[in-house]
Amino acid sequence: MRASQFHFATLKEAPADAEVVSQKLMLRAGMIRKVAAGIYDYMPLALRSIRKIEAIVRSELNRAGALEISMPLVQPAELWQETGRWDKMGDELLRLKDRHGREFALQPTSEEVVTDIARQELKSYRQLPRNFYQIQTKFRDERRPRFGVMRGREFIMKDGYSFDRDKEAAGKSYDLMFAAYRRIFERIGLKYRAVAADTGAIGGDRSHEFQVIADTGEDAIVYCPDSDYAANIELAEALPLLAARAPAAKPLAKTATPGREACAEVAAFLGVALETTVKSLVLAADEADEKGKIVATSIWLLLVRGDHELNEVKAGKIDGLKAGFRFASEEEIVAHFGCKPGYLGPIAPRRPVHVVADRTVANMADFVCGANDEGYHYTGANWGRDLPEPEIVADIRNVVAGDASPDGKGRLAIDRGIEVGHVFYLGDKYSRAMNATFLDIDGKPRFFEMGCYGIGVTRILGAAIEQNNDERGIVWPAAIAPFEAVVCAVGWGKSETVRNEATRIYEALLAAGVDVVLDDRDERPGVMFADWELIGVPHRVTVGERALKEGVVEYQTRRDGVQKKLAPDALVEYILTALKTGT
RNA sequence: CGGGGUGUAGCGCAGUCCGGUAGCGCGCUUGCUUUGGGAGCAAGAUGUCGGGGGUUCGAAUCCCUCCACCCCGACCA
Repeated sequence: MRASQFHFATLKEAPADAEVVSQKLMLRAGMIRKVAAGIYDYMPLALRSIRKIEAIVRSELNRAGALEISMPLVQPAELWQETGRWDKMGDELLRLKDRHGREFALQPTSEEVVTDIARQELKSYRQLPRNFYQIQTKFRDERRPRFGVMRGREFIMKDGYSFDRDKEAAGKSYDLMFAAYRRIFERIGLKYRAVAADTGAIGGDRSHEFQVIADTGEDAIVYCPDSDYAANIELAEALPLLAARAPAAKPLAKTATPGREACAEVAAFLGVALETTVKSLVLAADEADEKGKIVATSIWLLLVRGDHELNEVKAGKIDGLKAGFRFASEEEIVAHFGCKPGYLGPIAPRRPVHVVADRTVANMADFVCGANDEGYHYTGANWGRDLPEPEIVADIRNVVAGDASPDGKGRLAIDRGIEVGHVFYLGDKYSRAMNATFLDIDGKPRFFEMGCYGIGVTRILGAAIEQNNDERGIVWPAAIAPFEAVVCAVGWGKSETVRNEATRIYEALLAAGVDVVLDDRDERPGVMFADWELIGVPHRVTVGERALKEGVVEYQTRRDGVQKKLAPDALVEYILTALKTGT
C-alpha cells in the first residue's frame, strides 16, 4: 500500500466527547468515526486490524473443528419468545416491526437461532459433536454506551455454540474451545488472563472469562502469582481471615458516636482499627405470587468487616436470596431496626431479621457494630454472649489483594481487566426451552448439551490500545496492527535516489510477505513520524539521502524507539525475524 | 431511568450574561520560500450558529418546545 493512495486522516486534537485513551487515539488516528452514541464507522485502518483479528479467530476455531455459519441480524420474535428472553431481555434487545407489523429483534447474540438450526439439522447422536460459529455484527441497546468501541451498542462479535450428546462430551467441547481461545489471544499478542467466572443459574464450574490486562479495565480480576488460580471478583472465594474466634475480652458497651455513620468514621472516632468494625447491609427479598404480585418480603442483615465490601453475586447464592433481592428501603430499615441507616447492627433489632455473617465476621471477637440507636455504636460485641450466633455464615465479601489464595498456595493479587472473551457451559437451558432433541444411541430423544463461546472482536481493538499506548499514540502488537511496517521516504519529491531506494525496499518487503505501507506523500519527516507513531505501526524504516550516503537506512520499532542503522539488503531479513519472534 | 452539562466550519474553541447579521487556532485550497521530528509568508474556500416555533425593526444571543450528544448516579448506610 502506498500512503498517497490510502485514506487516513490524523488529528492533533481528539473530539471533546472522547473519554478513554483508546477512543481518543482511534479517533485521532482516523480509525473510527462516531455516527451515533455507541455506533461507529470503521475506517480503512481500523478495518485492517479488525480483519486481522477475525483471521486469527477464524483460523484457530477452524483448526479446533468449529464450523463457520451466518445467522440473521434481524431475528423473529417467536424464537425469542420460546426461551422467554423476548420478555427477560428488556430494553437491551432492540425490537422492530416489519411492514406487516411482525415483531423482530436485532441479534445481541444467537442462542435461539442456532438452537433452532440444531433441532432441525441435528437428528442423530452420530452428527455430534457440532460447533457452529459466526463473526458478525451484534446490537445491544446499552443503557449507557461509553468507552468508545469497548462498550458500544453495535459491535462485531464472534459467537459460537457447541452441541453435544451429554455433559461429558460437552466438557470436551468446552475444553477444546478454552484451548483455542488461549491460542487466539497468544497469537493476537496481548497480555491476558483466563479467569473462572460465575455460572449463575446454570451451575457447574465451566465458565471462564478472557480478560485483557489494562489499568483502565472495568473488571477486577483475582489471581495467585504463585499458582494458576484466577477468577473474577464475583467468583473469587474469600477464606476467613481469622482461623478461629478469640475469646471475648471486653465488655459490651454502648458508646456515643455522634454523626459517625460509615465504618471508617466510627473507627477513626473511637481510635480503633477499621478491621475491628462490622458493616451492616440490609437486603430485602420479595416473594411474589404467579401474577407477580408481592405477597411477602423478608429482611436480611448481611455483615462484612468494616474494610470489606459486600459481593452481591455471592449474596445471591444464599438460600432465601436466590430468587433475587434488593437493597431495603429506608422505611423497611427503620421498621425492622428502629433506627436509620448508619447505626445498624445485629444486636437486638426491633423485629427479627435473617442475620448472615461473612466468614471473617463470624470469627471476630470484641467487635464494633451499630447499636440500632441513632448516634450510638456498640464496642466489645461478641457472638454467643451479646447476640445469638449468626443464622448463616457464608462467603459474602469481595476478596482483597493479600488474601490467602483459595488453593492454599500463596496470596491473591488483583488486576484490572477488559473482558474480551467468554466461554460458557449452557447445559440444556436452551435446548430444553426450545425442545431441541436428537436421537441417542438407545433410540430415545435427548436434549442437546450446549456451550456458548464469545469473542468481542471490536472490543479487542480498544483493549489492545488500552494496554499498549504511550504519549505519542498507539503501540500495536504486530499481529493486529493495520500495517506491520512503514517505509518513510524523506525527500520523496526532490530525490530520485530516495524514491528509488525507498521503492526498492518497499517492494522487497512486500515480496517477502510483509504488510508494509510506503509513505510517498512527500511530507516533512516530522509529519510522517508523528502520523505513524500515532497510528502505531510496529516497524519503521526511514530512507533519506543523509543515511543513504553512508550506505544505510534507519530502522526503529514503535515500542522501544531505538534507532538502528542497517544495510538496505539486510533489512528485509531483519524485519522478518523481528516479526517472527514478536519483538 | 434520575441528576447535571454541552450543541457555533472537518477537529479544538471564543462569542450568548448585555440582541445589531459570526470569529480564532489546527486542518483544507493556491502560490512562493523551506526541507531529518507536526515549517514560514501571502492569498483563499468552508457555517441551515442542533431542529421547530415565538418575541423583536433586527436573534448564535431572549422565551417556548423538540432533538442529539457527553458526564455523574442507580441504593455498599
